[in-house]
This record gives sequence, structure tokens and C-alpha cells, in this order.
Amino acid sequence: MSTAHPHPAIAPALIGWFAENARDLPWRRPGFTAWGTLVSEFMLQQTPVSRVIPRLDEWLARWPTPAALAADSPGDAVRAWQSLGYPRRALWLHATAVAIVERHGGVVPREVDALLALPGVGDYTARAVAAFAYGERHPVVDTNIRRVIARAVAGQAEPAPPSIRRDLAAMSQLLPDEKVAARSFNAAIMELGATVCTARAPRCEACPISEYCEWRGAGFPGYDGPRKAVQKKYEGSDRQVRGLILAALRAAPDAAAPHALAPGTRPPEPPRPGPTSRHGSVTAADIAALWPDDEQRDRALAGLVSDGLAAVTATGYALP
DNA sequence: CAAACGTGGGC
DNA sequence: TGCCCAAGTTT
Repeated sequence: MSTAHPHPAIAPALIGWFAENARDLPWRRPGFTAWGTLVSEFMLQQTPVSRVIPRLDEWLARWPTPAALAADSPGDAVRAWQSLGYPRRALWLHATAVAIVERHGGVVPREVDALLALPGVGDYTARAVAAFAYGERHPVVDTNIRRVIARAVAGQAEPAPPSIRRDLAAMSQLLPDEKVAARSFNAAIMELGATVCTARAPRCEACPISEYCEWRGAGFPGYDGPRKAVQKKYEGSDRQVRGLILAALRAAPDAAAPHALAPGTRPPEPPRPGPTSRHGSVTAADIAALWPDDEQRDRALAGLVSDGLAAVTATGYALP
């Protein structure tokens, strides 16, 4: 099945450029596993590459397979997530590892539909794994790709609000028919958006498709769409309070493993393990010291428990 | 569909 | 300084 490509020069130009200009990134190393790709894609959801790389290395050294992660507690995943942000992703990634073991024999699935059924895997991540880890031919659409298409093809400074149907259709128009080329093109156009056709200061002089760019051809018209929602202030927000509480839970040392006692010594009264968790507990008083506004703090804490990021223990709260 | 969801770095 | 941005997903 061959597709008519309205912009036949774009894909070859980008593929050639990518072959020479791709950054050396862990997930582009030969032999990188599908599991590694899945972990990296979770981490890259809204977190910059430079912050992801050290955590990714740690994760894959500790949990080289889905089964390895599934065998540890979700709290271990949340703690190892450190300060990547959006820690529910760590929870989802753990749940995804469990699901892969239970439903897919411990092997990351290659079908988009199976990937989409995993917690925390959406339209982008599912196609990224199918395309990059398995070489399947799928259009991948992320924020970089949407911006490049908006400029080069639609002639607009910024993309219209996301629409998965439209965005996939637009990317499909550009995608080469052949699998290997399609995979390379997905990576290439994403890389262009990340390093050349950037949101703030595009470097058109370094762009391999500037001669085909409709935005440039139209004289770089300014953005005229609807005003985009302004990101809410972090300082003083519920997010900040959740972050503070979770940082305290991550910092609590694991409940001490029972160690050998001198002969004749009576074991100390065991701190009755509460309903949960071998992760160390933080008392309500310690949490209260983190934030003065009772109502906001309680709301944040309840939210963490409700999200499964915190567990109630006999003495307070702990990672799950 | 808009809003919630972390954190840090660049300009 | 303060705003913008960063390989999204879920509800």
C-alpha cells in the first residue's frame, strides 16, 4: 500500500540530516532493549533529556527487565524516580511492568493496542515504543513533531491545539512507506524539533528543510491562534505541597531489616508493622512541619494517598 | 475538553 | 525576576 506524499522532499532531507546530526543518546545505542525504550519514554514525558539520562541509567542497571521492576514495591520505583517530577509516572511504570509480566509473559508488547492498554501509556508512548523499539511503521506524534509540521507544512508559527486524529493524519502524510525509513523519519523530525526547530529561537540557518518550509516562505507570520493557558504558579501551589510531602517520604529510610543480636539479648519491641510497607514512615507531626496551611496540607496528603503515592501506616505515612 | 499533575533550567 | 518550556496521560 503506497501513500501519496504531498511533500516528497521532506522525509529524505530529514533522514539524511539525522544520519549526520543525531545526538548520541542512550536509547539510540545498538542493543538498547524495548524495556529500556519504554522506561525512557515514561521518563521523557514532560521531563528534559538532560535530566532523564542519569535516572535512566540507574533504573536499567537496577531493573533490567519488566519482571525485575515488578518484583519490587511501587514505593521503590517512586523513590528511584527521585526528582524527575510527576511521580505518578513511576507508579504507572511499575504497574505497567506488573501488567507486562501478567499479560505478556514479561515481554514488552509490540502492538500499539496492547501498549495503549498499559497504565501511563498514551498515544505518543505507545507509538514511540512500537516504532523505535520494534521498527513497526507507525506515525509518531509528539510536541516537537507537531511544531515542525505546523511550521514546515502548515506555515504557522505554532501548532493548533492537539487533535490526535488530525495530528496522526498529518504525520502519516509525510511518513515514508518503507519501515526502516519510517522509523528513521519519526526520529529525525522529532530531533529537528528538539534541536533546530525549537519553540523559542528556531535556528533556521541550520535547518535541512528550510527551503521547503512554508512558515519561512510566508515570512514567518506570528502566532494568531487562541491564547494558550498560562502555566499556573508553582510557588504555593498544591503541587508544591505534594512535592514537599513526597520528598519527605522518599527520604525516610527503609524500616530497619532485622539484624543479628548478641546472644541472650532480647529483641527490642518490634515497631508493629502497621497495615503496610517496609518503607520508613513519616509521622503526621513531621508532615505538619513541612507546610503551615493545615487545609492545603491535608488536601495534598489526601491526594497523595488517593493517588497511591503514599500509604497510611501505623505511625504515619510511607511510600507504598 | 480543560485542568491537574513536579521540577529545574534558560533567557 | 519571572515567565516559558520540557519525547504526555488521565480524569
